[in-house]
Amino acid sequence: MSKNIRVRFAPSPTGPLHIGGVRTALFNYLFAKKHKGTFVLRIEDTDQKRYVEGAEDYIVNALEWCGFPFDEGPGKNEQFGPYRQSERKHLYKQYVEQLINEGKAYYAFDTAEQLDAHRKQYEAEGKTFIYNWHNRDKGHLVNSLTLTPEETQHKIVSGDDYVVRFLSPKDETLHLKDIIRGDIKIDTNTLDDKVLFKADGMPTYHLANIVDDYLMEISHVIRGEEWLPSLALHFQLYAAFGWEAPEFAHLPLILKPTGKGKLNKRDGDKLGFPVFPLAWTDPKTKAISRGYKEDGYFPETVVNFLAFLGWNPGTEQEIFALDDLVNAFDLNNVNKSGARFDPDKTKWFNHHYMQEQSHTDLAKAFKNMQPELANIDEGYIAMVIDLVKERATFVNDFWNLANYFFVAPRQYDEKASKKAFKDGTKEILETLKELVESIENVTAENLQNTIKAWITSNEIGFGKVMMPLRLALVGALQGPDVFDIMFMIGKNESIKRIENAIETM
RNA sequence: GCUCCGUUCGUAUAAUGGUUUAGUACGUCUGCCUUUCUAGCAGAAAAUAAGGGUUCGAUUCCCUUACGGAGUACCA
Repeated sequence: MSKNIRVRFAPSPTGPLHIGGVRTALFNYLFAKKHKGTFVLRIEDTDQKRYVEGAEDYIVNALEWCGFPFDEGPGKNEQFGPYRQSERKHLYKQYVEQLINEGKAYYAFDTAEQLDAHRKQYEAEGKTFIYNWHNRDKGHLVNSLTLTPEETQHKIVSGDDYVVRFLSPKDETLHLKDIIRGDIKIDTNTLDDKVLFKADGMPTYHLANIVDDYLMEISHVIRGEEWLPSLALHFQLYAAFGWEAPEFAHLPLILKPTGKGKLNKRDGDKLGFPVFPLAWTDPKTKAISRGYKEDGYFPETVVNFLAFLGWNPGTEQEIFALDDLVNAFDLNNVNKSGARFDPDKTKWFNHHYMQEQSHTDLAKAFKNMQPELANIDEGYIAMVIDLVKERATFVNDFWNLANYFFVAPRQYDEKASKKAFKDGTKEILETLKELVESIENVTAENLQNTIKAWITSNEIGFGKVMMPLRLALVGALQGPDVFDIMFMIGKNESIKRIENAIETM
């Protein structure tokens, strides 16, 4: 076990990276760092039809924003490069040929339409079409196993489209190993002869994946559960090449918050939360998908909630910074069953990390997003944030929470005014105004002492005074301590707002 | 259909063949903050899918069923 730990995250650049993909990347990163290993990024762009412009940059940027960039990959420490499979095209051919020469793979000339027809026909008869020994030499399939070598040669030379299929054995039981799931037994009779090499000259995922993992000396393959059914093929491929297979760990899927199935892009739109780390504009349709970053989530939040989707530390600690996760992470603590995504819990994490942000950073971010704040001193904004932060989950909550620190209320909340503005309130506000005017050195403490003393000595109910005062100042029954508010907006502004309330009532 | 994987409060999960009246967090509900609150604090309700085994004893091990998920492409 002195082998170097090398893991890879190998997404396809077919669009923005889904949070499920981000979670896979995270677990790979965590595992690598925990074992002082290397986290490799490889771009699996063997399907030219699905290639999307900008997707690779998106992936890189997303990892960067989350705080776990790759150690090795396109344009970075390229010791095992290139890292885009499209740039490794020339490498794969020799390996398929090796397999063919050794009788472990064969040419197949069936067209997609023909195969489709076979599958349909089998289905109609209630049978399952499997492209393996059950069918491959029964005559209705065209491949180098049924053709003579001369016929095969002729077809290839004359330019017929062909694929290369893996020859899966009959009547064997495969013993697969997965770190998370343990031992899995597979009957090879249920396995298809998978396509290894496509007619367009590109390898399929399966071949490219195994060859690249081998060439890049990957020690552990940590990927989503959707790959579990392919594991049998991958094991056989390693064996066919005579290579030692890496260890595998298949991560549980991330499920929709409600209803059935895997979390997808539409769920986010429907239920009002992002499914992507960063916002994304589709280059073709121009449709915009929202991102965690743009929605006001902190990267710490995303990392923390993603880590808990399918993993737990075995203790009751829930708040983990990236470094803490590196220490605590263990593949043995990863769950087997799919994890339902919970947007509420995610918000709770964000609320937590909000409290840890510095007031100056928050003030900057708040000022940037709120045009009304353009001319307001950042120091003042920071003080306001200090007062309201504990009830904020996102930076864009601040305006709702604190707008009255910057602009006087234009109207009073209807329900609140019914509750607060009653007979005699006018007189109370008049007195309050005089009281405030009389205070020389306006501090929250002086205001409180003066006003409370007056309330007690006149035996008025606190509510009768404090509620209308709050309403006059804020426009609603919300916000932090009334005296803090008065101190912040100042004596003159406080008086103005009280006057305003008296007039409007 | 077939193959594989899974199943603890609504959700994420902890725990263990007996110490469990199954722990924690989010959410929900209630109360308290001497009477703002979306925050905080305190408390409450809430789960081992079902049926069979194995065992002195199972939520924990095995089997069956049910349910859920994934795969079943010349996509990854």
